[in-house]
Amino acid sequence: MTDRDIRVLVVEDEAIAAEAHAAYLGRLTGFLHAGTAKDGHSALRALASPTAVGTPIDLVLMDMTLPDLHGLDVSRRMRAAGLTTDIIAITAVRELHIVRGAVAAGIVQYLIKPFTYATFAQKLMQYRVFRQQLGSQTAVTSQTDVDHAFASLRMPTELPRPKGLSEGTLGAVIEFLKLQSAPVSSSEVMEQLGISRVTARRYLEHLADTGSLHRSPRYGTPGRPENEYAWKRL
Amino acid sequence: MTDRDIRVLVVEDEAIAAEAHAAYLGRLTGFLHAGTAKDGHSALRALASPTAVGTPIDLVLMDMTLPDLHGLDVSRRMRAAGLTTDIIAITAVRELHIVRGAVAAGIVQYLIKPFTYATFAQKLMQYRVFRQQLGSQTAVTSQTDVDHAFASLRMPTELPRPKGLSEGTLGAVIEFLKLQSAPVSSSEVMEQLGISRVTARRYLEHLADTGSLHRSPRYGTPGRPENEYAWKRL
DNA sequence: ACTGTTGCGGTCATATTGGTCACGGCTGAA
DNA sequence: TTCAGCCGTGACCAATATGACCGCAACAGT
Repeated sequence: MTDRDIRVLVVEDEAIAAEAHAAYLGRLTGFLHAGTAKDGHSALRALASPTAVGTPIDLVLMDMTLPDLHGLDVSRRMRAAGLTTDIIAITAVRELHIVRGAVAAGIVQYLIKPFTYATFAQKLMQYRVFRQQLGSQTAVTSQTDVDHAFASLRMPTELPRPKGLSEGTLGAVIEFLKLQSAPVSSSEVMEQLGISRVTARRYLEHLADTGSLHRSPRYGTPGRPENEYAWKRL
Repeated sequence: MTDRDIRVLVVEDEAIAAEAHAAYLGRLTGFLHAGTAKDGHSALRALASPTAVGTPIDLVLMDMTLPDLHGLDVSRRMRAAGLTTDIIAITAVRELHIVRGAVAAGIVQYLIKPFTYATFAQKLMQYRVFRQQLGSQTAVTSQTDVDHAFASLRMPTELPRPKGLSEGTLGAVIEFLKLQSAPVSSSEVMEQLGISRVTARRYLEHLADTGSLHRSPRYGTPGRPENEYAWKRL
């Protein structure tokens, strides 16, 4: 458990995505792509008879939307069968009860599609640290040990942002936008957050460019049309 | 889910410990002791028929060593029955495979006996924050949201102090911050404590990273925004 | 209907200020 | 004495506000 590669089963019905995940795994040291399952039942079979995919599986990259079973169901059946294999959920579904269910099913990480290689790598590295911390000893000795192991799993990741944008301001803008029911202009963001119009616009444009925001011009008033922005909720 | 008290079922065979847990719960705002189960089967019964203990249970404080079933078995049977109720494990057992099994069973916190009220309160408060973050919206909108929610379960227990930080200075900074009613900038900490701005920042950043401090940029003046820090009171 | 005017927001360059980094010195312990 | 750890210094970097200028649409007057 200490030094051996972590054997990973990819559960994903779309071939392209499955290959992408496998390729990502190949770029990471310490991980071994042990196999791929295209639906829930074959995943369960593969896990039940380890020889089918070579060796015992340590980790499952589980897509939530599968042709036969929901990923959560697969996870629950694994638990019911006594399997304690760790699971990382990979999904485009953002519904709250899915997240809650995933936590209850004992998933260790939750990855939202689409994700970059950097995000993927970060999550898996965190899992590796978690595994090493728990694996370095036969018995945990203190509350602190457990806390540290959990902390390595649950450390928030800072996704890369272009130059000129600070984390604090970006967070403030996002927070503000989420609270708004109607689209807002850069001027409104300016006066509500107490920042300059130029700064507000830089962040709004960035969020719009990265797809988090919906942007449309607002006509009807004299002057150059003003862009209005709305948080894109799924 | 948002404002209602979190209803807690205590699963513990020793009467004294069960009463202690209930008493601890009473001291915490936002939590309601909904009932006590003395063994695994009665716990499962209580969860299956919510009226037995009054109302649907939100959280289970689960002792691992029970007379009839192991706490992990109870958790697994809950999952198998489709229950997504959150579980906090309370145990004196420190064996590694128990911890691993607990993670797989979807427990959200792991408390090692004996523990102080402070530790108990901290874990439950963290759980409450986690619940609020996921409950404040019907759908999570980004990877960051999930990360932050998970991070709430992370321990703000001080990780081993990074190099460059001394015990004495850290204590002084914390002392100073606790006295402040308004947020302070690193410059203010500098002149009040007589240390350099760089040093002040080192400590402030560390405290902010470990979650003890709230950090936000201060706008309105030209130049790069100045960060202001405030002690985060529980 | 066409055209000039007006008003407002987008855009850009620049000044300003605090954050960041690397290095060096000081202090205490082995 | 040496070494590690903590702190200060100064140069550089990054994020912001400001103000001048530009572009576009509405409006009014011809």
